[in-house]
Amino acid sequence: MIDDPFELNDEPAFEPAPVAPQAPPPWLSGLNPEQAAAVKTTEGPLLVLSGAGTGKTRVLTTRLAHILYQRLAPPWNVLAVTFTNRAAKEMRERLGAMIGPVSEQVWLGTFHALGLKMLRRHCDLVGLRSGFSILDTDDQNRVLKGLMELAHIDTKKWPPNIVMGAIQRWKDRGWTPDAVPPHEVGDIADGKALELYGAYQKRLIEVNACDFGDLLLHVLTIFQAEPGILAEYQARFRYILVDEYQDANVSQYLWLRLLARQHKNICCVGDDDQSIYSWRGAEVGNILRFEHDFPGANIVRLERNYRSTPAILGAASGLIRNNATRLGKDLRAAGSLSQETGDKVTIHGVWDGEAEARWVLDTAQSLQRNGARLSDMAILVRAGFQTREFEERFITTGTPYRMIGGLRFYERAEIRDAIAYVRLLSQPDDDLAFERIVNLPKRGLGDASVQVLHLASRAQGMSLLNAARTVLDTDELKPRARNSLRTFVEDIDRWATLRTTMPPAELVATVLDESGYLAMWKADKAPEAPGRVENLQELVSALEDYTDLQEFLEHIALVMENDTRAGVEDAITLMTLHAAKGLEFDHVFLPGWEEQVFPHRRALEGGLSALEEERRLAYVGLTRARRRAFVSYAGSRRVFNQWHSNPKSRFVDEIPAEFKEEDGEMGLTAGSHGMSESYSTWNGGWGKPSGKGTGWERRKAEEKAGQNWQVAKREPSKSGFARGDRVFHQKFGYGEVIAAEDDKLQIAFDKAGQKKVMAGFVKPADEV
DNA sequence: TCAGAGATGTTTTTT
DNA sequence: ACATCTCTGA
Repeated sequence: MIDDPFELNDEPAFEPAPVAPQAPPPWLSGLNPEQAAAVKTTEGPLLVLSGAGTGKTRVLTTRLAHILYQRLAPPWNVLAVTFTNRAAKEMRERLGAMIGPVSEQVWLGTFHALGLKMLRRHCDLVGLRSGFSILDTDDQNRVLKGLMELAHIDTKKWPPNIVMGAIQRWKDRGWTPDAVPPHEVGDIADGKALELYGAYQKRLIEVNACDFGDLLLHVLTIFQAEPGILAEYQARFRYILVDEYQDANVSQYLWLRLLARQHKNICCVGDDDQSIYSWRGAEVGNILRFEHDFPGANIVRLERNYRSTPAILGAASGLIRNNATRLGKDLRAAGSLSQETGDKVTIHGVWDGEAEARWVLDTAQSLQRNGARLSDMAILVRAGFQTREFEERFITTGTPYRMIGGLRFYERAEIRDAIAYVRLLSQPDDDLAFERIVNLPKRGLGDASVQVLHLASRAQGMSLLNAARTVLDTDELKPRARNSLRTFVEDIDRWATLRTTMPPAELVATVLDESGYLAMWKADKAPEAPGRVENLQELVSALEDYTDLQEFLEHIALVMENDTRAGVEDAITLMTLHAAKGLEFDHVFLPGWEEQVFPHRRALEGGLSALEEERRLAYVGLTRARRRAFVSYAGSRRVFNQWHSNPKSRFVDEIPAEFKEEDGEMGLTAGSHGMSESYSTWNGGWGKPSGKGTGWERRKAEEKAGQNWQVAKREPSKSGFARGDRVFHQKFGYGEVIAAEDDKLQIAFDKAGQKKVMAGFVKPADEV
């Protein structure tokens, strides 16, 4: 980083503040009194409780500008921390627009990016060498799995990702392996999780890598061990700003507290009602405890909402009022939309997920006919799997859309392979990269050969690549494998030399070509192979923007940008509720408001606090809407090829009646005769797996067997079928009716599993 | 060593 | 339904 003030011996001269002008500074105009207070209270700790749509970002950027304009500190003595890259980028842009290029000098970024910036500077203190890799989830699990196998821990019984989750949570709490309290260890991995954590950390150092949690944890370790370094940062950061404080985990909190200790000018902005990341270690407690943690703190509440209509706000407020643990805060409509109540939240029931997608798109089109643009609309789903039906609908109707989230470009196998090549070039110790590509494309270096290298590597305490060099001088490998390995090592060395002279894009293109990796995919006849070749080409063109390979590697590790066709002019947005935080749209669709989907099944198992977090998520969803919100729920839904019938979400009922209108369809209207009730009791809520179910379906079925099988008693419906009837379907074969509503039947087919079909498609089995 | 078949687990949310 | 992992025989 060339612009890093830390690297400069002489920081630019800094002019002290001029005599304060008489008139209020122009950048404060247009702020309401609370916002102005939040901007002007620069000294001492300050907590800004800012509800949805109350101008939080504006306050943050104005506050930054205020500090800089008033010459309270030079930009390089100001730290601004965000949670997401998007927020960091937005703040950077808005700040740049206000104060110009000097904004570049502010320490502004995500916790992880800033942690990395610090860690890069002092990495030797924790045993890392410069250019260390940052592992993604997949790498992490691989490392851990290897260690578990070494320790003879059953990876079937204890899946590495579960164990990794435990380790991650420890890291989130700021615990290094020697700091984990014994009573926190539990029985994960047969009680060996802590040992694994230690081994994992050791292994990461060996391969010169760290994971996301380490970006902060290592810095904390350094601060602890080196008071001089800590003091340097403490002196540096005269003003600290923190966005989305409710999302900070303990290690982030500790990091902030240490940095703020000297000047104590820390301003945290957050909203306890929008805390939706506790599963990732975020501690709402941080925000609730602020006054205690930072004595003498001021608190400012922003409750004037400039975003939404009173109806939307009424719906959202009514909903969130059902949460017991909150600071309590009521949004008032204050913006241009506050004059009229606005349209009520539409609640709409549909038959299944497909019908839901159809209804949403139809509604979107009619809004469009009334002058709305697609780019003013968003569909916000609870979980990734819900996007599928919408995407299909987008494609069949030719509706332009952009999706945020889902599969990330840099997580695709071919991209990770290509990156592994690059990583190995810039970092010969990266055993993970070595292992990944040593036999890719096939070089006749299979498990047996790699095993030999591992032994040599362990025996001599060196990386796999270096161990390979020594093995080449022995006869441990058969000539065939040895020659192949020699070629590979020589290739790596040659490319590593090119690295210093060749631009990154050209280098990667060369490596992919000469290694035969690209050719491997070109020769592959699998239907997805051409797409992979395309992705690799895209990778090379993405590299054109970089002159420094290391910078590129960091970029893709930290900035997992994930916005398909961001440039599309007028497109509807599809994303998860989590991804939507901080955004706003005129019209918001909120599909899948069914029990088990939203609130999510896992949350329902997780007790009250998990349920409240789901409710906050619903609150976030509703408050994204400026003008209209459309909530929908489906009578049945297919998840993993398995039909489920769930009652509509409790959150629907929690929206006050005066702010919603339910337009039912097919007898699904709430409170009307029967349908939703009968749904809730079908199979106790979850479909019965038929035949050979897989995974949790099977387990779920076993759990449920014999209990909870209250099935609605039904008279034969008007179709003439009733529960228990044997039927025959042209395509699915024989089956048994599980439930019937008018002419819609839920049938467990002997072979084809559980499906819902219209009565017209089946005959009584005895008539066939 | 490897290709293909079969079994298995996955899906909440993200830096 | 999907992708990935594991096993098997050539």
